[in-house]
Amino acid sequence: MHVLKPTQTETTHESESHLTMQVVNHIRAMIEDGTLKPGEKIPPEREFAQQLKISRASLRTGIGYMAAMGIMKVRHGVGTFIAEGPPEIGKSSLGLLGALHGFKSWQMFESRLLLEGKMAALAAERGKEEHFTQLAEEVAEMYATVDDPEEYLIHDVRFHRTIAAASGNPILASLMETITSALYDGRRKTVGLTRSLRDSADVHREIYRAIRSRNSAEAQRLMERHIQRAKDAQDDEERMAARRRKGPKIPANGKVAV
Amino acid sequence: MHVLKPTQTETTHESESHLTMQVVNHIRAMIEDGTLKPGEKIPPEREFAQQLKISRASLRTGIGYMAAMGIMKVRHGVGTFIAEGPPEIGKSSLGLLGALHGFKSWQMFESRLLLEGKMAALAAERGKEEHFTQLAEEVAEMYATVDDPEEYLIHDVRFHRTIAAASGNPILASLMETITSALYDGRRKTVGLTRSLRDSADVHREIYRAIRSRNSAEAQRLMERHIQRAKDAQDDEERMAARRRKGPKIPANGKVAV
DNA sequence: CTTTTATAGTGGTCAGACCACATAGTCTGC
DNA sequence: GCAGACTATGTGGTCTGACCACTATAAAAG
Repeated sequence: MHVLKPTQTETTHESESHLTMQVVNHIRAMIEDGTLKPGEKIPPEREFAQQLKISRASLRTGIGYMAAMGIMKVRHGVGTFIAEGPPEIGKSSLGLLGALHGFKSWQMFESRLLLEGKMAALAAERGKEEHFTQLAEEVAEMYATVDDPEEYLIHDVRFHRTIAAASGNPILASLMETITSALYDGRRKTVGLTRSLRDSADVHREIYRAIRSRNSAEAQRLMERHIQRAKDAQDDEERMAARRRKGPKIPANGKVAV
Repeated sequence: MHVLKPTQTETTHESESHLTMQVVNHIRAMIEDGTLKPGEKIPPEREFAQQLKISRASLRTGIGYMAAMGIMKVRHGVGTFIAEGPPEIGKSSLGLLGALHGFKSWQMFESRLLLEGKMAALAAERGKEEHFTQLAEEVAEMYATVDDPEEYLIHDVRFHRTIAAASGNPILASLMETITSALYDGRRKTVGLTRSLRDSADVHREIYRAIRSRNSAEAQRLMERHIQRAKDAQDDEERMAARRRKGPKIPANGKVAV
């Protein structure tokens, strides 16, 4: 007997109780009709709960749901706000999923390579003056901070974000943001090697020039090479770190039997 | 004390109160050390809360957080489980973000084009016998159900998922899953046009053959063309729908002044 | 004018009760 | 005996109302 009946494509709609969704939809509606805009504060929980005619606890469930997805930001003692800035699909989402499905470092780089490469190409095709200006500025800042890894990193990140913005596809930008934020979790700032910062700045400058001259193929090529090198650098670092811990080492995330 | 110190790159770590994170980390640890595996059930809330020595409410906050990210699935009256199956970054995450940043349909297709194209190529390079078998099976099922759009869709989705699995990069697979699930929200099954199902099956068969023969370039080309056509089909449908609603129509998601 | 100290506003946590849903076992009527 | 209705139990969902903790600002002290 063919039980199942796999009719619905497991739309995974289930869960997420009624009230939670009510809150989500309500806020979503407020955003869509302009009542609420990014960066703005929503009413205090006690008050908002009364408006929606639900308990504060249920309201908080809904808020927590949206906060988990990065749609809202909650600040203890201050208030709850609609998120702004580069959309990030879900902070540690990937990190957690990684624990579940055994994501590997090389897979993250492969994904970044694909996404950022394409975005660099798109930026070359669609970028506007303002984006070019911003990129040039960040490159300048990078050269100016080659001796301060901490500061350098900030501009590095901003450079990549600007390209993402210039690509004209916020979805790709979100996906990238999700992946890169997950990378930080693993090993914060691998930038330590001050030696290479100068080279790094050079590479970014080249990428900028390719985009600026609307040479999309070249922009993509350079970006891919850049990320590939970043991967190699990290691999080296890990290999060295592993060596320091003498003897046969268990792979950081391996599945060596139980 | 010199306050500020913009040291950290706005790691956006803030929020997510202490206890919530405690729950998340605890469960994460249980997953990583194998105490908990995908598909398994976690202890009842009342009991689990006692173990962690926190209130049930706080535990629920943590669970809600992970449920929002798709890490866990809560089933009323049954229990809470670790998610299994194709990892999805965050169900409606994209949909919500879309409302915030004005995602457009063409951007989703552009993203899919990139991701699925690449995965098709990777599948051709890395796919294993089992994947090929699965793909062949789904293609056969598609031909067998050209008269049943509902059923056809199921195999269509499975075909694409299998390619994602064969690509050997679960991260890319997750990203794709996230986007496609968001697409459904907009307009469920655009497959209505039974006419084209036969053609569609042909295309999938071609893609399968390219992958099977490990011709990655061809696989990517065909996949990209396939998705491009899907986009065109949807555009047509929308254009027609718009025409039915006579006269000048406001863009579905436009930002026509307030 | 600066520093310290209240105070009010807001989110975070708690406790315990009760509601709603899903499942499995039991009872009933045939 | 057996299908169907019923009941018991386990589990998540929601509510209430109190109290704790963090922030920012205003008032008071120096």
